[in-house]
Amino acid sequence: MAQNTAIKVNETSRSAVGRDGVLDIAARLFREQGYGSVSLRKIAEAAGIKAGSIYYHFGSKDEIVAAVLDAGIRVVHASMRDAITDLRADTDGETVLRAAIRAHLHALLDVSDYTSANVRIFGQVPQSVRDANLPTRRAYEAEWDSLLSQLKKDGTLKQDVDIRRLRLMLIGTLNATLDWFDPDRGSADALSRTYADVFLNGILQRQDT
Amino acid sequence: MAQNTAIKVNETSRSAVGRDGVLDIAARLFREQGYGSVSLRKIAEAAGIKAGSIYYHFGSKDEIVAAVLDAGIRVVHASMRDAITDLRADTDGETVLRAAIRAHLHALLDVSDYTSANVRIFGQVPQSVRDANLPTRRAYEAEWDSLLSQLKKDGTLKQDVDIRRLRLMLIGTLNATLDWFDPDRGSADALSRTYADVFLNGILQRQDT
DNA sequence: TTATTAACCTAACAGGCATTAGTTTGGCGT
DNA sequence: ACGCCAAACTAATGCCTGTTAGGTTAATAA
Repeated sequence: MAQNTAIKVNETSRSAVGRDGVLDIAARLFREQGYGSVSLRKIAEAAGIKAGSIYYHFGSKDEIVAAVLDAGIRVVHASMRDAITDLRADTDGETVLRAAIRAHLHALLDVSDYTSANVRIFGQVPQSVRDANLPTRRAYEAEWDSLLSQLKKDGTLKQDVDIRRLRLMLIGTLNATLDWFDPDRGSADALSRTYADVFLNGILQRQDT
Repeated sequence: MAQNTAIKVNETSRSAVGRDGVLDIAARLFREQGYGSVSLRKIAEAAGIKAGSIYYHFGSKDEIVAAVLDAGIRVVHASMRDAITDLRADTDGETVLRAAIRAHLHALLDVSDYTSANVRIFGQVPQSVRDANLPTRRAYEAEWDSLLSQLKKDGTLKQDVDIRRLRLMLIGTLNATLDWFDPDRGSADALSRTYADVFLNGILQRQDT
């Protein structure tokens, strides 16, 4: 997200944070502290500018948080889609699903303040901001539903699973990780393997074989 | 939580909401709107009193939210413990785990504004309030760890599961339900069965048998 | 050199916030 | 009938919030 806009960006004054810089900092603060306790003055201070200056880049606080939310979904969507698109066409269903889970968790825990901020504050922002984020969300959800439907059709998944419910459960589980994950206690990658193991095979000791 | 305190409660003026009434209303508003957008004035208005009057019952806003958080855990803890205690001593492990999952989801979705408020706002409240809630939380977590450890010992669960990680995953998944659950689309009870099915057996089509 | 402009600053605004102190009400036990 | 006291009210405090209008800087383009 720190990438330049299409137009050339002028390295003006000594330290110009610019729109993207403000957005980066806002995303980080939202992830760390939640929505309610992050004021424009806090964002400005962290960016090294004054609160009023933010209005040069954004029309309102809602516009900032909406931009953060949207970028958050777009990042994790791209991460997940790339992960499953990069696989060979004949990859087995289980491997594809594992890759999707790993990609989501990777974006959430390792890569993006935007994605983690989205998960963290979505339930705290004004209704209008939530609504504005819905189309982007639905596109990501559709990507999952498409994947899960295919896995069901090709016999990877049980035939009695409810796609929507499974997707809600799956993403809900992955996102909930944000509340307790500590990178010092284990990698997101190892965690994603545990998640996949549980979802695919369950935790019950099996007496077959 | 609307129960009277040990001491006799005097039905004083025409409509005395009292401490418990204020707390009930606060819990409901916190569940519905989150922490940040619920002011003392909103709570007071919903209770039919003025904002300042709340200070007769509570010393601060933090004290209110702390009381809500604590009650939330105590309710779900009691629900879960009762559910597994009521079972016969020779009940098989799978059934016990299913009962625990059902009880947690029942408290969260069907019964208690306090429990749902806790899950919803815990990540939004001041650090000091979170800390005050930790002991109660740890007690509930210990109950789960105890149950899961026993199920692992008696061979119900796979021997390579990490208890702590499984508990975090399990409770995280159940709590995440709060973000999307719609009672019009299905009961919490049916949902708990789906959850248990997935966690116990996984979603993979099996080619054994 | 001059004009332009992106990026910032200053200073103030009205409104909402939690909190406080002092006052009033009205039912209960005596 | 009297006094007590739980449970409310009124009115004000200072602080923080998002937001606005108008002024400043400094680098670039002509």
